[in-house]
This record gives sequence, C-alpha cells and structure tokens, in this order.
Amino acid sequence: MTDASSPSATSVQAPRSSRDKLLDSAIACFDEHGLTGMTIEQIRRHANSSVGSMYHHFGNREGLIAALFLQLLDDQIARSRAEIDAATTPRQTVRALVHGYLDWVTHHPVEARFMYAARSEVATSSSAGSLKEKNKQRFGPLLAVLKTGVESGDIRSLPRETFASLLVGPSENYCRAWLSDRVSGAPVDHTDVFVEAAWRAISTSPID
Amino acid sequence: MTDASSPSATSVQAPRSSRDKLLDSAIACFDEHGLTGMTIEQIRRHANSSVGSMYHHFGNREGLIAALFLQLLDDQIARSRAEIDAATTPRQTVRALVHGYLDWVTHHPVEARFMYAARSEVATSSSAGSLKEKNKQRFGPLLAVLKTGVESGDIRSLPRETFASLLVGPSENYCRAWLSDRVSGAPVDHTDVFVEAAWRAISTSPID
DNA sequence: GTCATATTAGAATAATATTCTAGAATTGTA
DNA sequence: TACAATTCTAGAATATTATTCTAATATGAC
Repeated sequence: MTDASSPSATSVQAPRSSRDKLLDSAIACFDEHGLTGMTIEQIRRHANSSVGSMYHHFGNREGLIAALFLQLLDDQIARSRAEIDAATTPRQTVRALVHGYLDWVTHHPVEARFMYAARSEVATSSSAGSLKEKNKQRFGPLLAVLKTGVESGDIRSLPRETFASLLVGPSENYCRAWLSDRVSGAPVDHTDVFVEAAWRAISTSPID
Repeated sequence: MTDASSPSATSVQAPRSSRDKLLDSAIACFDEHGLTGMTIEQIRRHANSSVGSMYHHFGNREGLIAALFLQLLDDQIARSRAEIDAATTPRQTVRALVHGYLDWVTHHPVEARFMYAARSEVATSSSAGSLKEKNKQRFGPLLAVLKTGVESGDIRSLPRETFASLLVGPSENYCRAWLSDRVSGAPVDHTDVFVEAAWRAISTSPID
C-alpha cells in the first residue's frame, strides 16, 4: 500500500488520531466486505476503538462514509494539482487532468473502488453540498483555461456542461471496468489513448 | 411513469405476478429512500406482499437488488437493439449505441439512478457472472462491426478493451451528472455532442 | 381428486445501527 | 499548578432491520 492509504498525511512517527484510525479501518473493512457488507462493529474492532468514539466523530454510518469519501477526493485532487498547475497549453492541461486521474486510480485501487461504490450515496447525503463544491474546485480552473482556448479558436465551442464528461468520461468508465475485472490493462497504461480521445473531443484540429 | 417502469412487458390488463410487484415496489422505495435507505418492510408493504414471499423469490436483499438490476439492463439493451441492428455503417452503429443509451436514461431516470447506485454492489455479488455475460451480449456484436472497420482502415487500431469506454464513457458520465443535478440539460439533448465525440475517438478521419 | 411442488404468510430470531450515560483525557485560563 | 470547560472514549442498553423458520394455502401434473 502506498502512503496515500492513510487518510491524513502525518509524519512517519506521529500516532494517528482515533478519527484517522477509524477511516483507515473503514477502507480495510470495505476492501474485505464491500460497502454494504462492512459493519460498524468490524470497523470499531479493527481500529481498537469504540462505537461511542465512532458516533462522536461521524454522527452515523453515512457520515463516516461521506467523511472518507471527501478525504479521498481531496487527496485525488491534491495529487494532480501540481501537474495541472504546471501545464501551460490547453493540450498539456488536458493531459495533466487525464493522466492525474488514471494514475491515482491505478495506484489507489481500493480507495478508488470505495469512491465509485460510495459516490451515489454521498451525492444524496447531507454532505452533497461539499461534494459539489469540491467538484467545482476541481473543474473550475480547467474550464477557465478551456474558455480562453475557445476564444482563440483552438477549442470547440461546446455546451459548457458537457466538457467534464468529454474529458474524463472514458477514463472513468475504463477505471470502473478495471476495478471490476472486466478489463486487465492498468488504467495508467492507456494514458495516451485517453488523452488523445479527450483532445479529439474538444479540439478544433483533433489531428495535429 | 412510462410503461417501461413495470419490469416485465405484460399486457395492460394482465395482473402482474407477485415477483414483479415486488420489483416495482423496490424501484418506488428506492426513489423515495435511496438504495441504503429502502427496507424490506417498506417494499413488502408497498407490494402488499410478505417477507416470506420476498425471500422465496429473491433469497435475500442482495438478490432482489441484483434481479432488479439485471431486468433493467435487459430492458435497456432490448430497447436499443432495433436501432443498432438497423445500422449499416460503423458511424450509424456508433450513433445508435450512444443515442440508445442517452435516450433510455433520459426517459427512465429513476431506473437509471438505481442502476448506477446498485452496479458496484451487483458487480461483487453472486450475480456478477450474469452481469458480465450481458455486457458481452451488449458490446460483442459492436466490437465485431468495429473490427471490420479497423480492417478497412476506417476505424483506428486501439486496445480492444478501451473501445467501450471511448464510446459510452462520456455519455455515462454525463448521465450520472444529470441524475445528481450537477448539470441540467437532458442527456438525449446532447446526442450530437456525444456521438461526435465517440466518433472522433475511434475514427481514422474524425472530421468527415 | 390427490399428490407434489410452488408460493404466501407472519411470528420468531439474529444481525446491525444507533442512543445514552458515565467517566477519562485534554485544553484553556487564572 | 489548580480548576473548569470541553472534547473524547467506553460499552451497555435500545431500536431498527434483515433473515429464518414453520405452517398454511394455492397451483399444476397425473
């Protein structure tokens, strides 16, 4: 497991908080039993904690799942941020976005599986607002870059609300398939294919 | 509600079986309470049935969810089949596939939301095999058409396992966003955008 | 009609989530 | 340091929900 499986980036020696131990345990129990199969009791025992502590930190089961989901989403965004910020051209930005996504899922398969399984639940929970915010945070700067591209004639003028789907849709679909064993090649190994597809979808001159 | 929300295509007057009433009730309860929130007791009451009947037909909660999922998947496949079979060129086939998907989700939003919510659970259940089979059934003929396209030079030679993602990934991503109220335009209204993107992704001459 | 099988019913049980009260640890403040 | 306020932990008690079980009822084959 990479270090990203510990929810918060603590130093090597720092004892993780009880809250973080519970989140770590939730991922472990999810991996073993699935989202529906994992129980409060399993998580509590794995973390050497108590149900009281659990409910103190997260309110209820849904709150635990939402907290874990949002923390992983933060990690996912943070890890591709440097790459995206370093990009100067629209094409580089697209590559950074797609590669960042494929790379994160490839190296955090359990976390990614959890996120796909929990997303629709989080989207209808009381944390739905935070989710929307983070999505804006993720795609906001990108949409700005694309807007200038549209003005300069490099990027096609398309319905704004379809851009994100055109860019990451194929990657997301492939990652889900990979995590369900429907395909075997690691997502990141198809970076060129998915970057090219994203570029073709939005570029005015798809074959440079 | 369209007629497709009744799981089996019975005639107008035919009294639905107890099994079908339970499946209908499950969709209704899902719509009201979400996948995690819907309970056996709610479904049973809505269907005027009993828990015994429930467990007789489906074994357990997971079995009910899987049965409903697979039945909806059948409906989804069946409804785009005519359009796909009628297509003669690769481009027409791609359009039929993408349009069929967008159209079904647009007109069966509750069913589609259920499928997205339940998919990862079904994929790890004992019905995972049936799911894989139906997916092959769906994309098998299509991959054959594409193969001839590759041989004739019209379709790019790409890793086989990425084709499905390139074709339906953006559509699926957009449909999820629509069902979560992150975008407002009905999926089917963006048919041209997503067909064009799919074609650009796989065609050797994307701008005809 | 009668047997075998499929289906339904609902009470009883088991598994699980959640609440609640008390106590321990921690933090802020004088 | 002392002390109060607050946060955190513990785990028994409770509530909710899924599942099992036994018996009764319908359905279909012969």
